[in-house]
Amino acid sequence: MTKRSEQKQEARARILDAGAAHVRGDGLDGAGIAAIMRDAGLTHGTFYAHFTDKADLAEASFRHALAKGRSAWTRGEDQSWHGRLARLARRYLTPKHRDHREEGCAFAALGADAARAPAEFRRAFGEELQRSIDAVCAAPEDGPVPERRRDDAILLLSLCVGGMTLARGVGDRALSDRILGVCRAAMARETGPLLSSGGNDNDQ
Amino acid sequence: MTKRSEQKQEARARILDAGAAHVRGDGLDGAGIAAIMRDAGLTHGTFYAHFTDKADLAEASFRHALAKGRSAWTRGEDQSWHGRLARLARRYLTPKHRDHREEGCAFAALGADAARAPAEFRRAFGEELQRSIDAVCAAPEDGPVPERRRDDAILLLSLCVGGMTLARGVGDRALSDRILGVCRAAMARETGPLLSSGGNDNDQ
DNA sequence: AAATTCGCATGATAATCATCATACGAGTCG
DNA sequence: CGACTCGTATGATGATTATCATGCGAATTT
Repeated sequence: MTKRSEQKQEARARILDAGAAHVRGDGLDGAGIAAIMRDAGLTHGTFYAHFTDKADLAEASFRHALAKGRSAWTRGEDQSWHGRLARLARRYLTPKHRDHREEGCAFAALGADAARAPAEFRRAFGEELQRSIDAVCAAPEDGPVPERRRDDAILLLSLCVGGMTLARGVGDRALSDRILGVCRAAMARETGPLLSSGGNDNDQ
Repeated sequence: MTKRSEQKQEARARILDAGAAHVRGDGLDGAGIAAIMRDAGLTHGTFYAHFTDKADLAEASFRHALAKGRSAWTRGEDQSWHGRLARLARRYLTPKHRDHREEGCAFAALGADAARAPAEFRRAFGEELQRSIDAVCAAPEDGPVPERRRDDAILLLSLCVGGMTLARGVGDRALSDRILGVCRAAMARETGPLLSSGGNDNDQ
């Protein structure tokens, strides 16, 4: 089981890479099997020797994309919990990330698709989201993670995904940049209010 | 031009209603023209007497959906600016809204699709987002809207769309409810920190 | 009231696409 | 070295779908 299974595993890896890029770039159903296999350097019919189904590939590609991106994103030491969250937001909400969704966060690229996907895919979506929450919470000093930190991680991810989604959908570049900036700034405020104008109502 | 044009406008309105529901429920490309026309009570071929293109319908349906939802969502008086934002978040981030995307916010339903859509649709997306930002800012006492409030509105929309997107994608009901709750709570904190655990790093 | 306009229905066309049956040829094993 | 295993290629099939050409019948106009 050396040479041939090696070759097959390598082919599967190429299919997964191509699938992860196409799924994020064109959506869960947007990419045809033929196009993915062409990018993987194989012909379309061979697909069914590696995956049972298109849905099977979609889920595997989704998980593949997230596993790679998550480790790169959450790596690194931080002084404080808040500093970690602010840094993650700063590295996530960038124009470069916005402009390359085929190699970016799969949650932002496929969020709307997941809502319409079959239950099996949504299970994968939930599991991967849990893993991302955990990865955000994995602070330098380990130990039991308090629930309040989990809540903070959920908030960070929600804001990142929402800001990125809106920034990508908007045609106007100026508005898109502004959305990213506003979300970055909100996570950066050390202990200040969530809203830049605070509770003050007469602040014209 | 009375009876016939009336009939045609009524038919167009039915197509738009069906289109808005299908587009939000099944995605920009997920809905077939035949299904939409069937829901509108017409046959598939007639479609091209009302719209030039499928993309034409998609954009019109998107705008139609937002125009209706926005007025209902932003209506109402508020004591304070922050109170208004908190109330909007509370009314947006509900399980009911999550479970009925075909009649909910089109930004959350189509965010990921917009990123992949042609430039024309993204222009519409940006214009509608601007209108929603304005609608959020239209406080009881009118006057020039300070830019800081616009930033707050952008933040509110980003958090709402992101939280709803994640809550919808997740299969696990408990996690989904928690996401909604965390985002609601973040917007509700009057002048407190964005993070529930604040800047305090040793808060186990 | 005849003529004409026009909204709608019917049916066809052409393209795309997932899926699978069959066949080849290199790697593996007795 | 011969038999066979299996990863890949080729080609076909059936379903779905956007789009449009043609025709009917009711509403409108002169």
